[in-house]
Amino acid sequence: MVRRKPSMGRQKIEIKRIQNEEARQVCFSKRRSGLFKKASELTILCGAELGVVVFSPAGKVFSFGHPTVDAVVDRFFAGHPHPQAAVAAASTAAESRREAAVRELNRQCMELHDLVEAQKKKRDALEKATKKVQAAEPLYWDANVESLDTEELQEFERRLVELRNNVARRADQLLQQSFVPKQQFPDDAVAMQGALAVKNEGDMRPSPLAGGFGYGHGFSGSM
Amino acid sequence: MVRRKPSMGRQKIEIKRIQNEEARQVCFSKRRSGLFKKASELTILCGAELGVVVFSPAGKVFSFGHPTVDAVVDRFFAGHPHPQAAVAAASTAAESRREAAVRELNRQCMELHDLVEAQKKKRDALEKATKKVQAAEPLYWDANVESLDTEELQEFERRLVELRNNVARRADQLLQQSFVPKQQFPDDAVAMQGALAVKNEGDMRPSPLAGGFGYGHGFSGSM
DNA sequence: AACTATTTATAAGC
DNA sequence: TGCTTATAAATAGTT
Repeated sequence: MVRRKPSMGRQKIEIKRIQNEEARQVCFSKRRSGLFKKASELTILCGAELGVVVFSPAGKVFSFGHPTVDAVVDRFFAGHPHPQAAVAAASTAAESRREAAVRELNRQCMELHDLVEAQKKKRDALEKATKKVQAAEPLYWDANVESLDTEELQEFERRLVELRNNVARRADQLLQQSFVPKQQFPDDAVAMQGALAVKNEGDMRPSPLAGGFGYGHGFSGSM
Repeated sequence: MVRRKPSMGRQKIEIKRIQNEEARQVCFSKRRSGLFKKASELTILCGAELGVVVFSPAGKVFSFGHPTVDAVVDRFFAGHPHPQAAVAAASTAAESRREAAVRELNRQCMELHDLVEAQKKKRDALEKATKKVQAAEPLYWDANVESLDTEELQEFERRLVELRNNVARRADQLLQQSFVPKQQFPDDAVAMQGALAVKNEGDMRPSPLAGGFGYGHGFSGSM
């Protein structure tokens, strides 16, 4: 009897917003859990300090931090020198941070844009190359010679000569066996040798981190 | 013959501080990258907002946020009274406008990121196709001349001559033009870790971190 | 950094 | 949410 697979297993998914709300919520729950586990392992394995704050699509907060979210965040902002932060009120500091964030976001956008352009260029080149090669293969005889540049033509010619030699050898072979009715062929082959003489000459900011934590860890709160 | 395994593959490890410093650094690098990717996917898949700040064992800061680390942190502290710098929630019209602007910027970044991914995908496909065709090409030139009979060889030769003529013509063409159109394409830019990954590498700062004792790892939150 | 063999994380389905 | 299974992804160890 054929037992059906009890599960189709994990399927590949595209990274884009999950439309089904329930599925989205389930995914969020699983992945948040996985993310926190990874974060935890990173702190333990490498002695890194980190803080993670997540807002679920429903607006609930979850956080994980080592040693503490507060500590990490403080340290983070301490490294973002704000002109007036030292003496200014907290609201001004927050505003300043936001402005810095916007600038950073802008910079990233531009960087991404450049990346897109660069890739587009490379992709086009690749596309062109692919087309050329693909066109050459199937139309072996109608070879797209017109599209070849000097260098490519040279290579093409080199191979052509090689091929011609093979043909000539084969022709000799057949001639010597002399069981071929079409006797005129060999002459053509010989004549070709001259014809093939193609004229073509040339050929975060670094900071010292006190290492070693002696800590115990536990998860608190509901999961 | 049994070819030896070129790798013993991934091994199971215990989650505890890695003693070897270099190995620890390598692990940190890989896992930070993985963590940010997971974080990015969580925001995209589930529309969650999140912020991650990590200090490497060497003291460098890395962060990832959607829409922004600042925004997430501000939102976090808005719900958690912060001792040092209680973020004054100046919910003014101006601020709301600014938030909208950040959202828009962020949206654009995500869009660009998708574009980059899509192009990368297409490029990979092209590269693969090119490789395949190029691998097949040799057969073209190693044409099985030996197996041709007289008649086939004759036809083959006729075409060969034709092709030679084309090559010669093209060669003349190129010679007359006598210029070399060489074009170079930009190298690939560094692959992105996350759409909004912010990397900070600046000055350093003394960190009189008190000896580590009982740090608390904690997950918090409620659904 | 690249590569492979494995371990992990997770999409589906209940 | 928790469990199960098959499969996609992450990554430890090496070169």
